[in-house]
This record gives sequence, C-alpha cells and structure tokens, in this order.
Amino acid sequence: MTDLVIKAISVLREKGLRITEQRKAILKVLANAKSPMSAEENYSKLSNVHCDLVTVYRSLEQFLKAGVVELGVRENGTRVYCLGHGQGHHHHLTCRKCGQSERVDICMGDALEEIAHGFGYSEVTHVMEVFGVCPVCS
Amino acid sequence: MTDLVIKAISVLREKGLRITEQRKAILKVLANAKSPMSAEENYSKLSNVHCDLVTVYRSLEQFLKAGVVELGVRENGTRVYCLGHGQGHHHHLTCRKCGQSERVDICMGDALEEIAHGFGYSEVTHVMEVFGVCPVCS
DNA sequence: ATGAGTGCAAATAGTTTGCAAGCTG
DNA sequence: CAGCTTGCAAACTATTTGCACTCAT
Repeated sequence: MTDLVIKAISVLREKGLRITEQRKAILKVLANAKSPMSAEENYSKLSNVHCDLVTVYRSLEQFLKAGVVELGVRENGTRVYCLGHGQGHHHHLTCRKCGQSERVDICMGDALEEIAHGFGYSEVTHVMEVFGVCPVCS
Repeated sequence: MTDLVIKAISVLREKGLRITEQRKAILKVLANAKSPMSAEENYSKLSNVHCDLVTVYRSLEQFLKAGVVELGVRENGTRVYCLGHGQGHHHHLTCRKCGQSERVDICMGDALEEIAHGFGYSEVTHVMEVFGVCPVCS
C-alpha cells in the first residue's frame, strides 16, 4: 500500500468517512494509475474485491468532496479522477487514440480566481483537459 | 440575422456543408445566447422551426468540425457549444447555480501547445471551464 | 447499536445509430 | 438527380436514485 493511499485514508478518516475494503481497493487502483481514470475504468480493475460499480461512483464522489482526488473531464464528457499525486492541482495531456497521458504542470488557476472574484464570483473551481495524438499513435 | 450567423453560414458553405432551415435556426439561437449552451438547450429555443433534437446534435457536430463553434464541457460532463464570438478562442466562467456566465479571455493555449509538442503530441486541443457562484446567487 | 456504506434493480440524462424519406446545390 | 440532411424510433453510455441489508466505528 503506497504512501499516497495511506495519506488519502487518513484524510478520509479525519473527515469522518469510513474506511471499507471497497474504498481501500478503489484508492489502490487510483494510486497505480498513471492517468486519470473514469469510474468504469476503476471498477474494471477491481478484480479481487466484491464491489459494485455504483459503489465506485459513490466513493469517488465522497473522495472528491473530501479533497483527496481531483476531477477532470474527457472530450466526450466522461468524468475522470486521479489522486492528488501528493502535489495538489495539476492537469493532463491525453492521447485521443490510446488514452496514454502525460502530466502537465502549468495552470492559471490563480489568474482565473482573480478574474472570477473580479466578477464577484465565489467558490471558484476549474476543469481543464488537453488532448492530442501521441507520438506512438501518429 | 446577425453578422455572426452570416459569417458562420459562409464558412459552412465553403466547407461544402448544406444550409438548411434547421441549421440556420440553430445558428441563430447560438448567436443570441450569451453563454455556451448544450444541444438540449439550443433545441428548446427552436420554437418556430420543425427540427428534431437529433438534428441539433448532428448539426453542432458538423459546425464543430467546420470550426464555426467552440466546444466546452460543464462540470457534470454535458458538452456545450458557442459561436466563436468573432474573436476566436475563449473560455467562460459559469455560475453553478443559475447558469449565468461571463467571458474569460485568458488562455494558455499557446503554452499548452508547446508543451504538448515537447511530448511529441500533435493535433492538440483543450477544454477549460471555470465554475463558481455568481454574486446574485451567493 | 447506529448510521454510514453497500448491492441490486431500475430510472434518468445525454448522446449516438439505422433507415427510409426529403431537400439542397 | 445525387447524396447530404432530416425525422423517428431505438439503442447506448455514463451516472443517479430507492430501498433493504450490512458493517465500521
């Protein structure tokens, strides 16, 4: 069990969420993934544990509220999740054909927040995903 | 019929697409919208024209391929579209409660493109949406 | 023991596809 | 008139909800 999972679990405990076999398994799958993954994709790697797809959806939502995972969106609208990688907010560059992805560290979150506050908006979040065709696929 | 619609039509013609009553109506609705809108939302404003929701989906996809509309994604995954506003690429800050939105002109598309090329990726695009709660709703 | 979490079934939202008929260029 | 476009019905994918049962704390 990686550090990432252990850390995530302690955060969940702090927030009063319960730690079940299913949730541990879901977190482990997230920790092993190099790219953000959808609920379905996470579910499909949950071989050893008895866990329903619905549970994956519900758990990921709880993890998101607790701040232990980050949300992204694919070009087709599918929501994807990843552990914070221990370094908080970041984005991904994803291959449209094979799904391979690279971490992208630039982000204009601060500038966006400033602009949003200028318009009087609060609770500002953003979603950004970059797509392309990777060298292998092109 | 606004300049935006006329311009869009001429672009569509150039690309060999046909101009039908339905497509004109869809474009007009887009031109009148201040915020990016989903296919369903566009459809619901198509009162005077006999046009199926499926046609809206298909037309928007064609418009996207032709480059006359821009694609965005809501937090829940719904795809939204808007006319280029005559000034090309831009983003939106959308209220999570009422849907009201503001135009955001900052964008790090160039930087992203550069990074993506660094990884060997081609055909790079990105999607970014900013969400918050507007002054009226908060 | 108490209520958060789970599984199963069913509902829902958003989007896509097949096919015959209609209209644009 | 060729074939792009449309409408209608139906399939599909991603996600959510209701409810009774179970398990973590």
